[in-house]
Amino acid sequence: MRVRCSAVWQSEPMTSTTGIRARVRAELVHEIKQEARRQMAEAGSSVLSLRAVARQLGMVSSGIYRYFPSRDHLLTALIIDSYDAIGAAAEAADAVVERGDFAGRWRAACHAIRDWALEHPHEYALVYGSPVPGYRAPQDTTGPASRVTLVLAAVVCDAAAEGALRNPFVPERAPTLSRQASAEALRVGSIAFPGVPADAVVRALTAWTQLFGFVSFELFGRLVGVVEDPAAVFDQAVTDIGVFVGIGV
Amino acid sequence: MRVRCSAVWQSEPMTSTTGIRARVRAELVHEIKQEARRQMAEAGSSVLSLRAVARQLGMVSSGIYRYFPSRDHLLTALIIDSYDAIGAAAEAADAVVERGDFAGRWRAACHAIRDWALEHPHEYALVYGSPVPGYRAPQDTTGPASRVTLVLAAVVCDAAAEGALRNPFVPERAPTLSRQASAEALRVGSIAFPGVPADAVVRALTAWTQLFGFVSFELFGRLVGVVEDPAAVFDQAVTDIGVFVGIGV
DNA sequence: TGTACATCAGTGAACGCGCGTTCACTGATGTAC
DNA sequence: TGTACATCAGTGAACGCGCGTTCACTGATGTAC
Repeated sequence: MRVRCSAVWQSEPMTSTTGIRARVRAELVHEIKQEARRQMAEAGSSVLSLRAVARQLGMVSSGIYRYFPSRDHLLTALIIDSYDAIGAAAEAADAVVERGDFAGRWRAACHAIRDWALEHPHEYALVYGSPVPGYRAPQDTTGPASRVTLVLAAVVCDAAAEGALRNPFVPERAPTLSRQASAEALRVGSIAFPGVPADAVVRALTAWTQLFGFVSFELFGRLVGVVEDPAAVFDQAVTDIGVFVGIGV
Repeated sequence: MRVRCSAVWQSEPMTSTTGIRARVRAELVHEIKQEARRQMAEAGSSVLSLRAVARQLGMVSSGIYRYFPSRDHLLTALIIDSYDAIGAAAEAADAVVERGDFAGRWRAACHAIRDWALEHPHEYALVYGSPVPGYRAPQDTTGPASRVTLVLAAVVCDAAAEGALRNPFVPERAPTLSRQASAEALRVGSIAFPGVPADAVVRALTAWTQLFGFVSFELFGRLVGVVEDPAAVFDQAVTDIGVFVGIGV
């Protein structure tokens, strides 16, 4: 389907990218992934079974190996797709908000992430849950993995560039940056947050962990018995944390 | 060992709690759990195998059933132990700080949680990672599960009781509570945060998700390639979020 | 104090299952001349 | 346009593995009289 994921299965067998065969092939790759996703949604993300996928597709288990050289390659493809999907969701949500409305963009991106996660809980767990034992994510995943984060970072950077980023705390209670945190913030900032003050970089990283922390807690059932209306708390948390980062209400 | 966990394996066979046999039995229960933990640390938390544990203990696999009626019961015991351990770590860290030093207590508890998690990554993953497929946590776990959270909540409550909890934001940027968030905060607050204003309840819940979100990100490898010095960022985040909650610097 | 009996820990074999992966193969589909 | 050949998709059987759980059993350890 997508360019990135085709690279995964294309590398092994030498196929031309055009022609009927290639099209049928791409379709089957798609179907295999689709079925794998469907089964993850039923049984949980860590119990992906090639045999079960093949069975459901009316195929013999060894047939899968025409399309994915191993179980790990299929897993990788699913992971990349998930990263791309959640990244695309965040990008799309951010894109429709007026550029200068930083609080609006922040809220839109955060809600898009949570919405996607709620709609695809097992794909979310696949990429943001505990690591699958014995699986080592290859390099191909890092690009797609960063898409969603870049959307959030861009909002902060854009706000800083327009001078709209402000320290949210009353001055007498504003914490000072530790030396180590300052050094780390400068390093991270120079890569991912150009033009953003060090203290805001740390707060942005903090917000980032809060956002996914909340979504993970909600999806993994840690709010059960505590929060009855996660949507309401999430919405408020997004607002509060937006102010915390320095993006105005 | 502990009272709670003994309830798990005691319920099935009718054993007296005293006597040599009972003591040997308790020791073996301990050894089985110890070995299970050791194997989780090697292979990952979701691949707990009764056979492997028995093998390592020089026991035949069916022998385990004298001590745990099923794999799920062993899992439950490990989960309860983990909850108790992380809860105890937070309690101990909080206990040595002067009662009125709310920021200090907050920081101590947060650091204790992260430290414990770094020392026991697979036990942390067992309870705060993605849910184990096919496993349903029984009621016995909810008590131990809440210990660590109660420590954090107590700091906020104590600060509120002494009038030391303040809105951290400059007034013109302080967000207003949505109606739904307010309702939910009142509900949660009446149970877990008596005497804490609704807006602070939401911020406390937000801080809670941030804390575990950071630790999970760090442990699950999501900071790799982004943050090089997690300890520094965590320490600063704890301070910043403490102020965010309303516990002064 | 001694004996009879019940309870216990641990054994060893077996059941039934599913898994990832390999291999030689058979037709069908494309490609080059 | 037709033929020969290479490439492909998918098959079916097999390998070797590990798993949770059951079951009848054998000694050893406690307990009651």
